[in-house]
Order: sequence, then structure tokens, then C-alpha cells
Amino acid sequence: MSERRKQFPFDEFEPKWQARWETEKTFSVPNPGDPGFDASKPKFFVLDMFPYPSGAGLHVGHPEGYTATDIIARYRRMRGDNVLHPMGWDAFGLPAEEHARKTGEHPRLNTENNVNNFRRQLKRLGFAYDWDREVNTTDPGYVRWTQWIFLQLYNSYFDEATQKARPISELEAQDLGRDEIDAKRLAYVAEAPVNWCPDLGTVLANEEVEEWRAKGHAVERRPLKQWMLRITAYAQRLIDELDGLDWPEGIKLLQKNWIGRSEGALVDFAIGGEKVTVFTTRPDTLFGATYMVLAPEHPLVDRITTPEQKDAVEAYRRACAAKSDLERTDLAKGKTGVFTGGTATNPVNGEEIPVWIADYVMMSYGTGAIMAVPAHDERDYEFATQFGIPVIEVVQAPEGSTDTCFTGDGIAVNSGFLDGLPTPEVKARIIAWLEEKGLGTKTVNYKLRDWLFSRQRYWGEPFPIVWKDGRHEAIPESELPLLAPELEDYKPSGSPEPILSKAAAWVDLGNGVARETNTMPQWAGSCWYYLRYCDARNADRFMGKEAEAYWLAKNGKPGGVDLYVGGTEHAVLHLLYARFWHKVLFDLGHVSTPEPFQKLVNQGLILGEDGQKMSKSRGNVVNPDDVVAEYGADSLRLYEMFMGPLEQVKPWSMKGVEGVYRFLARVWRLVMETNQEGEWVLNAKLADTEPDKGTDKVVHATIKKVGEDIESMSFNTAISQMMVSTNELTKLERVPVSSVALLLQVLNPFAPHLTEELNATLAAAFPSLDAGELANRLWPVYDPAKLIEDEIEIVLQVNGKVRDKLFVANGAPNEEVETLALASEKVRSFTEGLTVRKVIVVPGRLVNVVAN
RNA sequence: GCCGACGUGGCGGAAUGGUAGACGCUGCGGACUUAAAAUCCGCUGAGCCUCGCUCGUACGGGUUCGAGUCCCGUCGUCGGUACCA
Repeated sequence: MSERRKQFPFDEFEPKWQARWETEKTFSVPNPGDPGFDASKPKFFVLDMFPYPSGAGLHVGHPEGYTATDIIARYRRMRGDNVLHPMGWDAFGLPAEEHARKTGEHPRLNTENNVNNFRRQLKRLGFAYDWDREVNTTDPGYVRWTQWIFLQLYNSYFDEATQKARPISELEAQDLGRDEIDAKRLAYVAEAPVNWCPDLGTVLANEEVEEWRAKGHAVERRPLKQWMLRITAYAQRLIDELDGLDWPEGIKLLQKNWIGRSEGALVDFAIGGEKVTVFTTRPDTLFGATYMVLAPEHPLVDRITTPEQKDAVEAYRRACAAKSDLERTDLAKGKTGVFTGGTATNPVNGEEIPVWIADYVMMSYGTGAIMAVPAHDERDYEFATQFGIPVIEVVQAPEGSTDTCFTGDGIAVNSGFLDGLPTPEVKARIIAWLEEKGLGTKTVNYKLRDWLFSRQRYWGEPFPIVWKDGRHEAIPESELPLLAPELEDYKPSGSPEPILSKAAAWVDLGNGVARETNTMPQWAGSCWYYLRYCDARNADRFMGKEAEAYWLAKNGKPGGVDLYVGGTEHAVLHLLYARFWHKVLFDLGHVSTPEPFQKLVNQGLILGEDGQKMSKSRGNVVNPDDVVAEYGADSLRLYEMFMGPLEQVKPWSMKGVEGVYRFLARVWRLVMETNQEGEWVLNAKLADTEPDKGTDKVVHATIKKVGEDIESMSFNTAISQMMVSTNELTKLERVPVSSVALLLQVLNPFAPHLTEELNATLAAAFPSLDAGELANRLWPVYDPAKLIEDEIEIVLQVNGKVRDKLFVANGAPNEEVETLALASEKVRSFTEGLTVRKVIVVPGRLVNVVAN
């Protein structure tokens, strides 16, 4: 784009103010005990989801949430709060490691470059971060405490009775063996099927598999020994404790569905001498179970398969093992399965039913075995009809139901002692019956799985664990942080052995002691970064007790982070993992609130100008640096807030950026004009005069609305109100400086550079302004008296349609307004020949004459 | 399939059950200028018999003096999730 004259010299004053904020540490906030700390001020902790510093640099999506929180932070600061508004880097991750593999450089170098670029870009946008609290998840001083928190998990177990984590030392004091103790730890080792990617030389998280497959890498399932975190122990609390949180209901629901609680029963079926337990949410349909299905991986399959069926079963299991999860869950292909030759005894009626294996039953959910009731389960129905298995109706559908397979509640039939009873009661009775006979129990099952916590990567936190005689053991806290050694090269080993196993000297500690070579996933660092901000330089604890007590204080609310803003992509995993860690720390007495994030707001995605998701391949990516260069940081900030509601998905528009740029130029020209030489000088229209009534009204209405809109995060309407008042002030022949100064105050959180610059100019030219809330940069207080109108416009309707308008004195009695309305010529012409049935007067608003 | 969010001008969007379209963009006309840019002013939902009237917030019903807003149903878009027994 061709260089053209800037409408105001943002390129001069923006860097100037940024430099000043940096050298004066304007936005650094003291902790309890620090000089200048004022305990009487309320705290406000406003948090952004910290970025992964990718090589691509800042995306326009980042400043959306960051500007929103910055406005809130600056506003709360003007209101007199101690505001904690920090930023940091989620800097471990695969891209930096991939870069290291290609270049042979240590991933730290690439990470540092990217962090420096991100920091530069963010500083250019003028965010009021306390940079003294910057954290980086890859810093040894940070890794140390991530590993320390891992050890808290490792050294704890979940006490079912109190539903809380307790120190493992309590078990050691009892007479438990080491195996029993290890089996109870919140961090434990288990053999688990993982997504192994040979090219990358690492295991991938489920949600990463598709991404790398799309790039042409093979990913296969392999059972490997893995570290797991016992998040399932917290399933119920993770559901229940959502209740008090000020989060979008949709996100709460998403988490609840992810955890997936379902109530049902475990029922024992006998197969020969063996026992198979199934999980069902419909124990009331037990009489309708006509077959049983085991997951192909079920351990009992080998023992119950008859010799005649052995070949078919083996072939089927091999076919399943080769399938990816995606292929296996492809619904469109219909059901497959093989008869094992064995039968199971239905405990309720002694019927022998065939036992099948089929991949529509997952080993990872419930018990990996189901009783199939084709009459009342659509999947079982599809399978049974395909394989010619009988269907027995045991729940009578209500009158009028046309479902071929009825899955709702009804009345029990063909169910012996349960016939005639409604479904909920049948459930209760059958469970009581099973429990009495010792054949089953009521139970609650969750979809949530324990968290697979180990990766075979280099660029992550090593586990603070050593192995001795086949057993794991924590290293002493004094040895933290445990950092990964430098490697000759960062290429994968090609085997599922973690990369760190290549560092033989680091791994082998002699005397048969070897280091754990797995590393932690990227989630580890992001699980607790918000805590570290509270006391980022503490060398003795993950955070100091005083800092914890102050910054997470409840202050009459549930406490924790007061406002957390970020994208929906973290609705489940990050937010669930962080809640889990926080609860463990809470149980162990390290933090004083059970939940980390009191209020959560999701910003909506910003699309390209074409309405498509921004991507390099579509060529619709907007680079914030370019926008800042052409229109300034204030314009970018303001535009992103003016686009529409924060939570909404919305397309970018360069024309829209120009619109807010023009608005800021108008504000600039309220204060400045160019002289003959083309230099910016004070606008001669500015006068130290009393504003007239109309001017006062619009300015005070703006103070009120902008304040309310910031509180409700309706930034777009706040900006439009400031546009209205700017347009009003621009029209004046003599512009009262006090009115301009008030406008600049409320605009300050949105466009801090421009307003600071103009404020400084005004204060120098009009010393009278240099007093009170304006001089102290406090949020102005509006005067309600100035909002009151002498005359109010009343809309006159006939049968709900607007026919006329009229001005009445503010506070005129309803009778008077009604008389005036009925006297209106327009109203009379529209009621001519009709009878007035009713007159509705809404004080200060309208009159509706009902006539027919 | 299930769960969730949302359907308002040419576009982004605004409207405690009370004047639909604030504010911004686009477009058109005008002022300034030798000219252009920038700036400033006016108009900009549709239709008509253009004083003014009628229609209009995805569609069909309902509640109400009054519905974009509340209720029921339908269609559509987006997001999440998926054989979870």
C-alpha cells in the first residue's frame, strides 16, 4: 500500500508512551510485603490464556481477548483496584522440537526467538501487563515447580471417604505393601494403548492424531508403559463444583458431557465357571437381554471361545487391532461381530444367551462387556437384526409410539415379577433384587478416562523420577529442577523409546538406578501458570502463602482468578486439567480456593475478510504488525472491540479498521489542528468554558454507558457511544476542554496511547484541568442530574402503530399526557369513526390508543 | 444421530416486551480544491398513489394494548461430540 499522510502521528506517540510505561513500570503491581503495597485496595486478577509462541508470530485472534482484558484491567485500575494483569509463554511443544531436529540446534534457541518476537508484538499493542511477572514454562525456575507439583500428585492418593487427596505417607504409616501404595497414587504407571508415531518418534495425544496423519505421518496403536494421572477420582467434584462458577452455560455443559456421568448397574453373568460383569444403564431391561457382547480385546475372550469358533474369533480380533479408532467408530459401515461359541447365563431368568465379540463395544468404557437388549437399544437392534438374534420386548411403549426400537421409559412386560411397573420403579426394584442376591450393584460410570501424562519428546519437563529394581521412586526436591541433557542431535530414535534414552550418561545413575526418560505433555505448564503469576520470582515456593492469600482471596466471591478470557478450543482439556490440579493443591492445603477460575469468557473466532477461517493456504491472514504500521495500535485495539460482541465469531474488515481510525482522528482533531506550516498545534476551538446543557448531557451519558458496558464486556456499544459524543463535540464552535478531557478519560482504556498524548497536551495548555480525577487518571463519576431532560418525546400509537410524536414536560402526569395524545390531530384522524376502548400510557415513553 | 449457539438492511452490527435498523462500513449527492486525496454536510430497508401510506427482524402459529425480544412448531447456518451400553 502506498505511503500516505497519517491522520494523526500515532507512529510518534505510540512508541513514546510504550517506552515510558516500560521504564516507569507503570503497570507493575506490588505483592503483599513489597514497598508501595496497599492492602486496603481490592484485588482484581484478570487473566489471558497465554500463547504458544509459534514461529508465525501473533495472529489477530490474540489481541482480541487481550484487548478485552486490557480494557478491563485499565478500567479497574482507574477505579482504584490492585490489578494483576500478567502475560507469559506456554513455550514447550512439538514445533520447537521439530525445528531442532531439522537444524540440530537446541530447541531453547528457537523458543527464545519466538518469545522475543511475541513479546515485541504484544508491547507494540500497548497492553498494561506487569512484565515483571512474565513467566515461561520452559524456564528452569518454572520447570522446577511444575515438577514439584507433579511430585505432590505422585505423593498423594485419593481418599474415597472424604473425596479428597491425602498424602501418601498416611498409607505408608498403615501396613500397606509398596505395590498397593503405588496402585493408589494420583500419578501412576500403567500399560496403555497409545498413538505411536514412528516418524516423529513420539506418542501423540488423541486430539493430535488427525493433524499429523493429515501431514502424511503414520500413527499406530501400541501398548506402552505410561504415566497416568488419576483425574477420574475427581470426576464427581469436577461436575459438582462447576455449579458456583460464572462460566458460559455451554462450556459447563461441554465439560459435564466430557466427564460423562451415567447411572446404572453392574450385573454379573456366569459363563461356564467364569463370571463376566457388564455395565448397563438399563437394568430394567434385563429380561430382554438376548445375547452378550464382549469387546474384542476383552481378556475373557480366549477362555470362552470354543475350538470351532477359534479361527473366526482370532481373525476378527486381528482385523480390529489393525483398525484405527476412526475406522472402528465409522457408524456408516454397519455392525460387525463374531460368535464365540460360548453362552452366558442371564441371572434374572437362567436363560442361556450367546456371547459375541463385536467392535461396537469398547474395552475402555464400562467393563468392556454388555448385555444386549435389541428391543430397547438401537445398536443392539441393528446388530441383532443383522445376525438373526431374537428380539424380546420388555418395555411397552406408550400409546402412539411408532419406533421400531423403543428406547424410552414405559411399562415392563415379559419381565416376570416386574411386569406392569413403570421404568423408573423397575430400575430400583431390579437393582435391589440383584444386590440382595449378590449378582449386581448400583453404580455410577464416567466417560472420563485417566489422563495419559507421558510423552516421548525432548522439549518438555522430564519426570522427577528414577527407576530402581523395576520400581519408580521420586528424586529429592532438592534436585529440582531436573533438566533434560543437551543431545548430539534431536532426531527420533525410531523406536518407542523416548528420545531422552539416547542420553545414556544422563539416564544411567549407576547401581542399577536409571532416570525416567519420558517427559510431561505441554498441558503440564499451562495447568498452573496463573498461580505462578501471583509470585513469579519466588525461589522458595511455587508461590508464597501471602501472595496466594491476597491474589486468590475470596473477597465475598468464590475467589481465584476474577476473570479469565480465551478461546473455546480450551473449553474441555486445558480448563479441565487446570481445575484438576488446582483441586489437588487445594486438598493438600497449598491453595485456599477449590476452583481456579471464577469467571470465564470465551472470545469468538476472527475470520478472514472472505468469511473463512484465516489460513496461509487461503491467503486471508491478517498480520497485526501490518495493521499497527498503517493505522496504529489504538486503531487495531479499537477495531477488534468494535467488530461486534466479544463472544461472537466475526469476519475481519480493513474498511472497518479505517472506520475506527477515522474516529480516532476525529478525537485527535478535537484537540489538535494543523497550522500553516503543517505542524500539529492546539485546536483554537478549545475553550476553558462551562459546557452547555446538551454537551454536558451527552458527555455524562457517555461516562455512564461506557462504564456499564465495560462491566458487561459490551465493548462495541461503548465505542459507538463514544463516537456519538465525539460527533457532538466536533459540531461545537467553542469546545469546552473539560468535556473533551472527560471523553479522553473514558476512552483511555480502549485507546491508551492517543488519550495519554492528548491528555498531556491539554494539561499543559489548561492548567485548570490539572486537578482531581482527571489529573489522577481516575475513572470519572457521572452526574445523574445532568442526564435528566426537561422535555421528553412521547410516541403516540393507535392500535400499536406509531402515528405521531409529542414533547411533554418531564414528569408530566399520565392524565395530562393522555389528554394531549387524544387531542393530537394525527391520532384523531386515525381514530375517526372508531370507539376508543382503552388508552395505555407508558410514562416517559409512549401512549397507545386502542380503538375499533 | 445427540448436545449447544445463532438466523435483523448491500455488509459488521444496535435495540429493560414499548419509535426496528443506534454506531460503523459501503453507495449516492453536495461543499472545499486548478485537480485529486483527506476533511466537512446531506441521503442511503423495500414498495407505492412519495403530502404521506403500506410492508418488513428465517418460516408458520400463539400470548399481549403492543413481539426482533416471550411460548409452540418448521427450516437453515455454525460449533462441539459421536457405537459411551
